[in-house]
Amino acid sequence: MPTDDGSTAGESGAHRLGRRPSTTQAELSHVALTLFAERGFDDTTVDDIAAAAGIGRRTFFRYFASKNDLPWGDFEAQLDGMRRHLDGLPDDLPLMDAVCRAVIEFNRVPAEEVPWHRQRMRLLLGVPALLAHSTLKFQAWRDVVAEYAARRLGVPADSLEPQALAWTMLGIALSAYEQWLLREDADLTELLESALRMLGERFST
Amino acid sequence: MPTDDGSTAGESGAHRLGRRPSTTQAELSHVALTLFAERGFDDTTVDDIAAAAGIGRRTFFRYFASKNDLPWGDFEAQLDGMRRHLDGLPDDLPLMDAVCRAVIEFNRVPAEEVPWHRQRMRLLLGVPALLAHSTLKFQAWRDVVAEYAARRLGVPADSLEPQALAWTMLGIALSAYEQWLLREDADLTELLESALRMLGERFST
DNA sequence: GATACTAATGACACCGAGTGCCGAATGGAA
DNA sequence: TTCCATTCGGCACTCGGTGTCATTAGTATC
Repeated sequence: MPTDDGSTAGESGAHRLGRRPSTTQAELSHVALTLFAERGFDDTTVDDIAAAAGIGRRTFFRYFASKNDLPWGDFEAQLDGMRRHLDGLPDDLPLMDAVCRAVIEFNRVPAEEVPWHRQRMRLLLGVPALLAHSTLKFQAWRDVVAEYAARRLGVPADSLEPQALAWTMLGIALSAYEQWLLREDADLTELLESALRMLGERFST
Repeated sequence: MPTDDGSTAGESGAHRLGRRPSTTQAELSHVALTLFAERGFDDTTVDDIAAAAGIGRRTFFRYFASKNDLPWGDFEAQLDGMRRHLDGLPDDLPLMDAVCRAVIEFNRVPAEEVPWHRQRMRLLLGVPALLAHSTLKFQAWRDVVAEYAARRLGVPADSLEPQALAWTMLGIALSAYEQWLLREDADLTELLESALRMLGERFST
């Protein structure tokens, strides 16, 4: 799950009224990630981050709803991308194939961003507080998958089949991520593909 | 996931030395669940709970590591039960069958406890803070499944196959729980069975 | 019964996350 | 320059959680 980061900056001149923001989500996220790498997540306070970014503590909470949201960047934008990707797939592609393909695409990261992504995911899956918080993000991700599956199956999005499918895909993706983090030279896409293949084989008996 | 509750009380005379505890986990859990039902989780403070239970706030945190742990009761004991159940299964039972059976058994609740269990699960899956915290409990649950699968497959417990399997089983179980909570007359065991069946069918193509 | 030992209690002080409130700062537009 | 919109940031507060320590309530021993 590439969590955005770069380039939601305050460019694109749309500024008509009022004082202009003194920083950006991406900037804050970057400052924080650096501090986390140095001192660890738990030993970095929001005050530290705000100070390092040169803003007030109160202002920090206007850019991020919580300290836990810092590593996620603009996850909503990512989800929108995945939604669009799914909707663009042909309807004659089997459901499972479509979903698998979307999962793989969603988790494709440009080579130059791999180290950053690694660090972010190591944080997200390694720090208990962040792992817990991730659940809420994953829920939104699951909803995207479930809604697509529901449409394809012609059933409500909250019914068993799409929900179970979404959960399963999440599980597969996270297993692959865990493997990825274990070895520095591992390739995420390959791991995802092999995990998806495995699931099919194991269940087909 | 029946989360224990009843009967770890201070009975079973094993009391040799020192002042005796003034309450029990189960008692506190019960008091808290009642308050949650009345005012909601977020509007019930730890002070409220401690006061209602007639203990000090500091003492509360000696019975539960956090407010979030309240609905879980003694989950570790449950996990031990599941571990034992798995280890008791014959090795010639196919892996998937064994795991499925364990999941179903683990989530079997006596009829008289169903209403309590419903309330607890509604809380756990419905309150964001609790859902997030649940991740950490689920992780322990997944480890139990993964360790069994790893033993059966003769691979390390942190390798892809057992981990993906464990994630998948968790997903299936939680999907079933969500369905269960949607309809008052639903039967949890039936839902689990049908969800597991569905997964097999969908992936076998 | 007095004493020693053990374990649980609860008061106090403290930290960090998160929020409501409000005046001050900063920009564009009239 | 004035008006208005928007962001900023200080302050005070709530709540969850922790470390410390004296106190209390038990049991065992003499």
